[in-house]
Amino acid sequence: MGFDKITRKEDYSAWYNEIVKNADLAEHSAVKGCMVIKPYGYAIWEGMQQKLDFMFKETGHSNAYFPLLIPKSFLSKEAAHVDGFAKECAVVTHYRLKNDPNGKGVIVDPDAKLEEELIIRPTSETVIWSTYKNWIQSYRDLPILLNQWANVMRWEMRTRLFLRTSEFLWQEGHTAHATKEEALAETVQMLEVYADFAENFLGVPVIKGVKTPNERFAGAEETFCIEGLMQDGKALQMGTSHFLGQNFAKAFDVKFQSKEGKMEYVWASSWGVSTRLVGALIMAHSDDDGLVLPPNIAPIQVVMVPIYKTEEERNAILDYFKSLKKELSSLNIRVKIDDRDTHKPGFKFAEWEYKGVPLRIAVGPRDMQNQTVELARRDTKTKETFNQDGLANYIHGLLPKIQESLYLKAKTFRDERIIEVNTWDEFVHALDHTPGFISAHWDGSPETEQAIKDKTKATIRCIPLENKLEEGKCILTGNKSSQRVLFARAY
RNA sequence: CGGGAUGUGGCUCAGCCCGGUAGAGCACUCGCAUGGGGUGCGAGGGGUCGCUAGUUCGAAUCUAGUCAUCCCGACCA
Repeated sequence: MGFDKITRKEDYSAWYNEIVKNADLAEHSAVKGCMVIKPYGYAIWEGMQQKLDFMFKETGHSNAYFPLLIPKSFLSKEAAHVDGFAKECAVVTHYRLKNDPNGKGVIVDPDAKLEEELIIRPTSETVIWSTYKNWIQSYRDLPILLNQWANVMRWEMRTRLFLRTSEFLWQEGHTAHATKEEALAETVQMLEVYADFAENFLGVPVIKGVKTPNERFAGAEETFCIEGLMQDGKALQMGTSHFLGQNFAKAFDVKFQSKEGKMEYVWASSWGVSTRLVGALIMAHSDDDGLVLPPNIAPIQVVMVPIYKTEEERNAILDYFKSLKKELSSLNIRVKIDDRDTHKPGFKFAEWEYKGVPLRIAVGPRDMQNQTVELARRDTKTKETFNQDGLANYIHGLLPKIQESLYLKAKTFRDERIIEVNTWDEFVHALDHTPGFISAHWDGSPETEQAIKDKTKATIRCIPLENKLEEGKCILTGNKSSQRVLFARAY
């Protein structure tokens, strides 16, 4: 390696880009707006998938798969949905190429034009509800609780690795219910799953809330979200859960016969999180020395680096590492022995540190003599010498402490950046001087929300659930308000 | 689509103003030493200078066009 590090203070967004690139998480692809997720970055996503998939199954969901291509006509069936997505859809118009008669290369065969053009899914509500129509006749067919792991495409103007790419990976849950109450309960349940996942697995504190109509998902009655705060004070939407009402059931004519024999439209929810969470993870914990990964999500939790001169020393240390690895693996700890002979220890230290591995064990001849190891923590950058005896158990206990400590650090930062303001001047001042969530009164009108956005680039991230009611005056218009909402500049 | 900038080995860039046939650092390969925080020394491999046309004896360098990328604005998980 040997690259210059950019600090967060110097240039936050350059710092982020460097981490993504230098920690081998992802890179730009030949196609603008798309990314190649490299093995180490993909391992992080796999860790997220594994945990979430487990949580979805626990709450009664099954996985299924619906196609990438959607007939164009499907999109237009739900009016708000088209409005939201039409501008960013990639469209398939032909199904064949042929050799260019005028020279080299291939051209689109004009004779192979599709009768109905297909769009590449920006989300799957429409295909799924066109399918659910065939699956649902009776209340006995409900509920349907499905999830799919998929890629989607939204043609973005400006992209950033993980945070916003044209193609991204995600999961989308789509459920169908007999009653409004049940669909709403499902929507809230999945929001809770996401919040639990973000806080306890990724170590990122989130605020659960409801979106304003302006920020609502196209086609939803209500959009719930979890919002995280990054170290630069910008908010990041980390997951959404939508109560879709009967909108898609009506658009695709999905009815069921109730116990009472009446025909009723089906109630729906949908919910998703994406590879954007990898970006959130990076921005929430990492420091000027590179990536910092909470143990729960770290692909490698403990890395072992041998220090040696002779072949004998090397073999002896690696033998010890192998036995320690066995012990740690039996405690479900993910371990890597860095036995590369092509790199020096100092290089390896720097590399694994940059890649955010929570714990590093270094052992040299002196340690072997003393039956000790050098144990280094990535999060605090502290080192201690520890006896080989009892080491595995110590690490087993230490990893959760690191997880907790990272969460608390992020939470302390986040809590300090929730700032209550009562006037427009305070609002503007806070945005520029202590960026974060700004808790302020808003008169509830979309026009005011838009005006604030136009003036400051700050948007209403959410109306927190369990928000206390409080009389006040809108910071912009002075009109009456019944509660505070959270504003922030956002990714 | 408007405003600004840039295209030169894998990467970061110098050279361009003042045309003379391409250079540095990092990375890579080999050798020797080194090995408890990004190792040192030596030797080597690798480039149609974004593309096209023009000016010229001669173009990375000048001119025109074209393509692409990046940054700033309007849209967004």
